[in-house]
Amino acid sequence: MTAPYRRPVLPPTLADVADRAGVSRQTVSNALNNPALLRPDTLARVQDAIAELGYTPNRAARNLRTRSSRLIGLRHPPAHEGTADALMDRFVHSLVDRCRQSGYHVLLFAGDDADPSVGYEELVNSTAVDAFVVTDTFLGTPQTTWLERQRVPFVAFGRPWESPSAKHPWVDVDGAAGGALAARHLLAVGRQRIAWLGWRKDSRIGEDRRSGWTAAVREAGLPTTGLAARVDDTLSSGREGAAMLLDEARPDAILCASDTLAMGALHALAERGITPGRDVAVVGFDDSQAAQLVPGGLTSVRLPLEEVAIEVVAALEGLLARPPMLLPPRLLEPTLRVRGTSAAR
Amino acid sequence: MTAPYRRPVLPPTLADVADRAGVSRQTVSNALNNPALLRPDTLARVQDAIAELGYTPNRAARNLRTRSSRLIGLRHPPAHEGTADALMDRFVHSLVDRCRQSGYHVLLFAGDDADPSVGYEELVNSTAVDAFVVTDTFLGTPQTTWLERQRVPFVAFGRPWESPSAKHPWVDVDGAAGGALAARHLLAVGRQRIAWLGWRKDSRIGEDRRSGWTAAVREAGLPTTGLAARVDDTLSSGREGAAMLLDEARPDAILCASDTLAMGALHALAERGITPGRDVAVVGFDDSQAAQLVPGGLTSVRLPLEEVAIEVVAALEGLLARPPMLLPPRLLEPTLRVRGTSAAR
DNA sequence: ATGAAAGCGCTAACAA
DNA sequence: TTGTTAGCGCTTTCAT
Repeated sequence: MTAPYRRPVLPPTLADVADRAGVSRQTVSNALNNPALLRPDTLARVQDAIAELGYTPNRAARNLRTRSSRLIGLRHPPAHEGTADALMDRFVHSLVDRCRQSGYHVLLFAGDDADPSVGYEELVNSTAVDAFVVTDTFLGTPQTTWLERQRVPFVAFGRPWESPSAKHPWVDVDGAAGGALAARHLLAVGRQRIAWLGWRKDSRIGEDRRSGWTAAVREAGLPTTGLAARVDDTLSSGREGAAMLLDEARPDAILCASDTLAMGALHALAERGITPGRDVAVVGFDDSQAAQLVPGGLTSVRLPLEEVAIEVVAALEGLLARPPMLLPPRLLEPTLRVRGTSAAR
Repeated sequence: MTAPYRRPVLPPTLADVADRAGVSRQTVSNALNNPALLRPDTLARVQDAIAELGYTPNRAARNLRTRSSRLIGLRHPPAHEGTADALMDRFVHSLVDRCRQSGYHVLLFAGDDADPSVGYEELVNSTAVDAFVVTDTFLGTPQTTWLERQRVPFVAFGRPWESPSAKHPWVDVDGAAGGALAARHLLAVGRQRIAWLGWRKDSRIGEDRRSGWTAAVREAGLPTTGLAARVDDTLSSGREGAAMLLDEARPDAILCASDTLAMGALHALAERGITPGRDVAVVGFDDSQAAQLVPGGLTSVRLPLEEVAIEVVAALEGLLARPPMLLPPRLLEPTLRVRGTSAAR
C-alpha cells in the first residue's frame, strides 16, 4: 500500500551551482537576479552550471528573504447553480495567463460568504500572498475597506460603489455603455418598444446597466415608463418578469441585465408561442455559454475579461513595484455579440 | 499587568509571541504543532498571546524548514468558447473548498498546450507546491508519465487510459454507467430508437460513455446499428450530426456525449420544427448551465464533481502523509438530471 | 515540560 | 566584478 513517493534526491541548491561553476553563492544569485553585474564569461559559466544541474531557486527561501511570495490571492466564489455566471472561468484563466507573464501565480482560496474577510486575513498575516484580486465588490465592500485599513495591496475588479472616495486601484466594465450599446442595436434593427428586465434596485451593477438602456431609449425619443421590471437574478424570476412585461407592456424587445434573466425571458416567449428575434427580440448580458449555445443564439453584451485581466495585473505590478505606483481606475467598454434573438427584420 | 499592544509594521513573529507569553520560541512552536506536549496553563498563556498579537505563522519560513508548501498545483486549462464545459468551475470550487479543510491551498498555473509539462517542472523544482491535481488525462498522458518518473506526488481526475498499469492514484466518473443510466431512462419513458451522437473514436471518454448506451439498448433487445454518429465536440458538428441521424435513422431519442452536442441537436430539431421531448427526446452529458437554462430544460448526466474533489483530496492527503499511503483508484457514479427534453409521453 | 542551538536556501549590505 | 557576512522565521534535534 505504501510507496516511496518522495523525490529521491533533494533538488540542487544555489550552493551546488556555485560549486560547479567555481564561483561564490552570491555570484550565482546575481546571475539570477542581476545578470548585468556579471562578466559575460562568468555569467555563461554560471548559466551552464544551472542548466546542467536543472537548478530552480527554492521559492520558500527566496520568499523568506525577500518577504514576498510572488503569489496573488483570489477568492473563488461558489458557482451559483442554474445561473449563467460562467464569467469567473474566463476571467480566472485570463488572470492566470497574465500573471504568468509577470512571474506571478494565482492562489485560490475559499472564502466564507458570511464573513468575507476570513480568508484574506490569514493569508496576509502568514505572508502567503503579496496582493489580492478582489472580484465581488458588488457585495458591498467589507473586504476592500478591511484590506485598505490593513494596507494590504489589492486591485478590485469592480468599482467601489459604496465608497467612491476609495483610493485603491480598480478595473471595471462600463455597464451603462453596455446597456446603451444593446439598446441602440435593438433600435437599429427596428425595435420601438424596448423593455428592461433587470435586477432589484439595490444592485448597483444592475442600475448601471439599466441607465444605459434608459439613456439610449430616451435619446431616440421612445418611452421607457411602464417598460421595466425588476426581479431576482434567477431563471424563474426572469420568466415571470418577462411574462409580466409581455402581458402588460407589449414590448417588441426585452433587454435583460443578465443572460440568466434573458434565458428566463426565452422561456416566457416559448410558453406563449412567440418566436424570439422575429416577434420579440431578446438581449442578455455577459455572453455566457448558454447564450452561445441556445438554439437561435442569444444576443448578449460581452465583457472584455481578457482586457480586464491585463489591466488588473498592470495595476498589481504598479502596486508591488518599489516605489509603489498607484494606477488610475480603468473603465473598459463591453462589446455586443449579435445572434438570432435580435435578428434584423 | 499586560503591556499595551501597538500593531507593529511587520507581522508579529513567533519570537514576539514567546516574549509576550514569557516562554521560549520553541514552546510557542510546540503550542502550534504539538499542543499535547504543553502543560494546560502554559498552552493557554501561549494561545492568549497568539490571539492578542493576531499571530499567524510565516509560511515562507515554515515552508523552508519543513520542505513543504501546503500548496496544491492545478493547471487551469483555457475555457473553450462556445462549448458547455463549465465543469472546471464547479470542480475547482469543490477542490478549493476541500483543500481548505485539509489546510491546503490551490495554486493555479497556466500550462502550455503544446508542451504540457512546462508549468509542472518549474513548480516542482522550486518546491512551490507539494503535489498536483492533474485533470486533463484525456489528452494522453505526457504529464502523468513525466510526473511519475520524477516521483512528484499527484492525483489524477481521469483514468490513465493510455497506461492502465500506471500506479498513481486517480479518481474518475464512470462514463459507461452514465451512458447506461441515460439510455435506460429513455427506455423507461418509452423511447425505442435511441441514437448515439458522440465524439470520434479516438476519444476514450467518448467510447466509455458510448459503451453504456450500447449495453443498455442491446439489453432491451433494441437496435444500435445505424443509430450512431461520431463528430467533433462543437455546436455545429452536433447540429450536423443530429441532422444526419434525424434524416437517415429516424430516431425517437438522441443521447449525446456532451451538452455541447446536445445543444447542437436541439438546433437541428428546431430547424425541422421537431419539438424536443415530445417528438424526439434529447439527453446530454455534464449538466452544464446551458442544459439548466435552455427553454424546456435539457436532460443531462451530471458528474459528481463535489465527490470527485473529496476523493482527490483524500488521495492527496494519503500521498503526502508520512509514510505515504497510496489510495486505490475510485470510480464514481454519475446521476441524471431529468428535464423537458426527455419528458415522459 | 521547557529551553538552547543549529540550519533550511536565499539575498541585502557591505568588503575586497 | 566577485566574495564574505548576516539573518529572514521557523522547526528539529538534543539537553535540561
